[in-house]
Amino acid sequence: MEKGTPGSLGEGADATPLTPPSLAGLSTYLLSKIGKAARGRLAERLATRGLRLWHMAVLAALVDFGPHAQRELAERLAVHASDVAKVVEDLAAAGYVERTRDPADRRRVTVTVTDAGRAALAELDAAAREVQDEILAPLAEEERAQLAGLLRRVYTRLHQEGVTPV
Amino acid sequence: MEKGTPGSLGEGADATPLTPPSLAGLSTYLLSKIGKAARGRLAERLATRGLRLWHMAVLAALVDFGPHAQRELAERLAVHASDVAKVVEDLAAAGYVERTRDPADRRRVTVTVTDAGRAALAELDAAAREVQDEILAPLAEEERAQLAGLLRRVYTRLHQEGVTPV
DNA sequence: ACCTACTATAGGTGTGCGCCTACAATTGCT
DNA sequence: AGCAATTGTAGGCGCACACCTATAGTAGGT
Repeated sequence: MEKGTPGSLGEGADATPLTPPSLAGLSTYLLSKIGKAARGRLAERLATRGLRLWHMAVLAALVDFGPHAQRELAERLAVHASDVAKVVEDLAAAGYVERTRDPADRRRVTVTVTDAGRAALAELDAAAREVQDEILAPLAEEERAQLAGLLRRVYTRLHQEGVTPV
Repeated sequence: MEKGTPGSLGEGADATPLTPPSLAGLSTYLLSKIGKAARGRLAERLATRGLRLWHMAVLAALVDFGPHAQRELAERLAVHASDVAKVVEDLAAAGYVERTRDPADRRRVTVTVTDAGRAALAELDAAAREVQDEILAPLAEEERAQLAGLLRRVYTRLHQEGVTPV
């Protein structure tokens, strides 16, 4: 069958096929690819708990900033309000958040994280750090910090320009 | 209406809502977010030419490594063969590639990039670099190189482990 | 000649994501 | 009281992506 012919894959027969340098030379491409892998692996872990990325994001917002009206969650996370409602519904069903009508404005529903919710987020965070260790395995501690700093600055700018979290 | 109340968004009323630190502290999260932005912006530009990311990836593979059988493209890019067929069909319709039956094995179709295809890839590459400039705007030249190096190492490892391009 | 394996291709499926509309409850304004 | 705007919620739409099956043509071994 085909093997080391001139037009073939250009690497050892059983080696991993090379990524085209035209792509591999683009940081954009690498970011996209690595980001997708990171996202995918985290999503896998969340899925084992029946959760998706937005669930984690909402829990994080509640833990970090305290109770929100759903409208505020939507704004902070840059998601459609109707989608927030669905996520919150799931979290409430799991016992991770409580919804209470705001007595001052009965249109609003105040969402508050429960102890179970805090515990869940802690677990999700641990899972995320495991994934991070997998992904950043080739980097030394110092390099990871360097990377984190660079990414942080890039993200901050993007976020100011209006990029949706998660 | 509501404004600086203790439970509110936690930043100036008109400022960009803060990302929960629980998320922003995860490089995984930043990678995912930045990667998605990068991918999205590039996809936008490609869309104006009626192309998607895989079209660019296939062109890049052909330009960088020469003609491939479709099976080889599928292997190199880690896509299902049936999906490669569709992408190649599009590229052929656009005049960017030519398909010829391999006379030695008439099951195979050898895909070759045309001059128009090379020109198209050059344009796509330019677009990608524009996007990259947008995304990495906050970084100095030296920092971009630093980032590229780190990403390169992370990607290489991931790729060895079997991660799909694009 | 026959059977098995491989290639390309058509077509369909499922999933996740983001987006939008419609509607009911409630509020504030006048 | 009446009207316009806001909030939460249900439901649906469309897109991109990855995946999988079936089919027809071809190759190679026995």
